[in-house]
Amino acid sequence: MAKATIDNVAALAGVSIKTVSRVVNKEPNVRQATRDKVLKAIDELDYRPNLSARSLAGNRSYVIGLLYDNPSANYVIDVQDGVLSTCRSQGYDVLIHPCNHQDPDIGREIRDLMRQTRIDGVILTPPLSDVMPILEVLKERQLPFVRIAPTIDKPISPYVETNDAEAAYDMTCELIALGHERIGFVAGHPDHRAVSHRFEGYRAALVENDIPLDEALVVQGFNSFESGEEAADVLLALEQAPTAIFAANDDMAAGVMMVAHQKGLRIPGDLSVAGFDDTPVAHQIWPSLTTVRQPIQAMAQKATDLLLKQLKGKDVQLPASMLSSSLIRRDSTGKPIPHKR
Amino acid sequence: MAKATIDNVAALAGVSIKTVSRVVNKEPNVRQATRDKVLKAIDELDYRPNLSARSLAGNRSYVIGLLYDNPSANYVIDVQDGVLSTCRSQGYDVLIHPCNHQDPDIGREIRDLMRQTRIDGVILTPPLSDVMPILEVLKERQLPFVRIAPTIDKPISPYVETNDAEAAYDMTCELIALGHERIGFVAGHPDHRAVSHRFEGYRAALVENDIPLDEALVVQGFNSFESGEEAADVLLALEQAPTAIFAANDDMAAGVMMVAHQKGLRIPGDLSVAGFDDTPVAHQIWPSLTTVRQPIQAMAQKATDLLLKQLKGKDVQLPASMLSSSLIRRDSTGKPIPHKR
DNA sequence: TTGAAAGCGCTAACAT
DNA sequence: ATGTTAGCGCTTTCAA
Repeated sequence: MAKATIDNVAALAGVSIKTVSRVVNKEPNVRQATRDKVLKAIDELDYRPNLSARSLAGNRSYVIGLLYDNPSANYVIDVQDGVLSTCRSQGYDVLIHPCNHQDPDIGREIRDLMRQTRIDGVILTPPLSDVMPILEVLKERQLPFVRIAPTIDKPISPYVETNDAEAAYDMTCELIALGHERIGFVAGHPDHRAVSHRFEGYRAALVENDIPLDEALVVQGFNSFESGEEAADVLLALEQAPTAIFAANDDMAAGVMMVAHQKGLRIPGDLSVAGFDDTPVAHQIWPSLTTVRQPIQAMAQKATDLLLKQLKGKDVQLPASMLSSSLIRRDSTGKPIPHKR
Repeated sequence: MAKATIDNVAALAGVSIKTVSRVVNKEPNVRQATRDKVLKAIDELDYRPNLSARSLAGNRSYVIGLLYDNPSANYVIDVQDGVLSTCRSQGYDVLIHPCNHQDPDIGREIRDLMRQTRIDGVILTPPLSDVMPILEVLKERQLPFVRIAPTIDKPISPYVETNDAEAAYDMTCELIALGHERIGFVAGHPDHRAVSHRFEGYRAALVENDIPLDEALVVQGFNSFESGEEAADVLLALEQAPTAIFAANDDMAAGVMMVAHQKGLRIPGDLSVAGFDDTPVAHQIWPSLTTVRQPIQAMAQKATDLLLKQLKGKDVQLPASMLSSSLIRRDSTGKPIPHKR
């Protein structure tokens, strides 16, 4: 009943512990008959390898680190779930490490983390995918890592990304097709480059449709609900206020809607609002928010997959992987209603 | 530059490895002078103990497990942050393990987890705090654990809780004081006993104020936004519809508000709405939601503290710890406006 | 294809 | 107050 060790298994199967080790680690060069004997013994004893012993002897931990600094709980949970699901199926554990990307000591913090825990690899989520001190430590220690939605130095590691700019382009075109010409844009936090790059899609759509880019219609946001409110205050106070506002994420879009409600504007009649991410808040606010759904969990799984492949020594030939976002039409967008006047 | 081991430190300090071990583990019986020498050597070599070796030799992992099955990303993240902050300061790591409390195999799953990872202890969050198969496995293996907001078998482990019923009582009294007499209640998921017990506070407040409990005004919800919508559909279709609805959590309250908006009701004029938890959605919806704030992160910290104390052999004399919730007044509640008719 | 033996870096008795 | 000596359970040369 007590925990069985590799020795017990070896004894029961009548082989050496090395052979058991080979079977457990799915190494080649074991006769099928032998393998079966060992498997049977393992099953009988309900044997599980001791991870500590394995780590100590093998000089790796079977643990990967997941680093993040993201205020969106929903985003983080989705990433965690994606990473965990892939790790579980391959016998790895995950060490989560929230941190502050603006901390000047972030490099040392990550270095300490690596030495303390001997993690085998790292997954970086935005905005950490673009934080130089972290990238430097990782390179210096030659620790395998994969980045989610990086925007800089892409060749230094495998990564996964989505077609953010393209989706933003589609959303903007959608608004234009509905009849909007003055479309406000609330840009994402400049440190979150992937988010801030959504602006490119917005711009491209305007150009494509021969609508001049009015700088007054573009306001800097910081990914928070409050920054969305502030941006809306500015945009809706404009002499020629926009008939639609596209925010680079859902939280900011929710902030925009809050201000619109307070000003007594009808959505989407007086103002159409669109977001990005499709977080739960998108369908919990009224009217429900037209937005772009990102395959967050799938990205995390893909990233983990790339990392584990690397750890197993397989050459990751395809360093990049692109997953597609999709537009979700809900109730916050519609044709503009001309002001009666 | 390569990683230093305990032997290197011992050699440099001119002591035995056992002494180094004593210093590192803050054990007594080391002369101050010796301790200083060792500390200096550790610093010089930038030594960090190898966790795998330590676990193997010491038969513990310095890792605790955090088990949860909660659809609210915000709740989970808050708990994680609380647990992590306490663990970090005491040299422990956290292994997160989301799972499904309705899985009939949950017991085996947890048992496997424990044998694989040799975690030293476990923190259980609702509704897992009340899942018998998990409690049984934990007891059987004598693994120390702490529960957050349990409702059954409280003496079997240390735990932390909040004054949920009391807060629900206060909220109900608040609504009554505003002039509401027909107050609908959307009850929490029966498996989440702590949530479902909020009903007791609602009932007590009615009794206290001589308002008869109308069963038609109490609808079973399941903690989700959608179940809040369904409950609102039922309540607002009543011949004598309520003038206020108190939902046992914010998501359900958001669902209630969505339905109210769709029916053209003014909030709070035609209908006051109150929630519970103060998740981010509470201030992202319009009008912002009156609710009860729970000290989730503080509870998680406290729970972790109790667990680590246990692991260190200190007798946890106070097996229970109560933290207080507080009422947050926002814009979704107000005096009922009599129907013009 | 299989096995024997030597550690991995630490903690835990048991000295001294 | 400090040191000696075994392991913890596994992976890894290197042989056979």
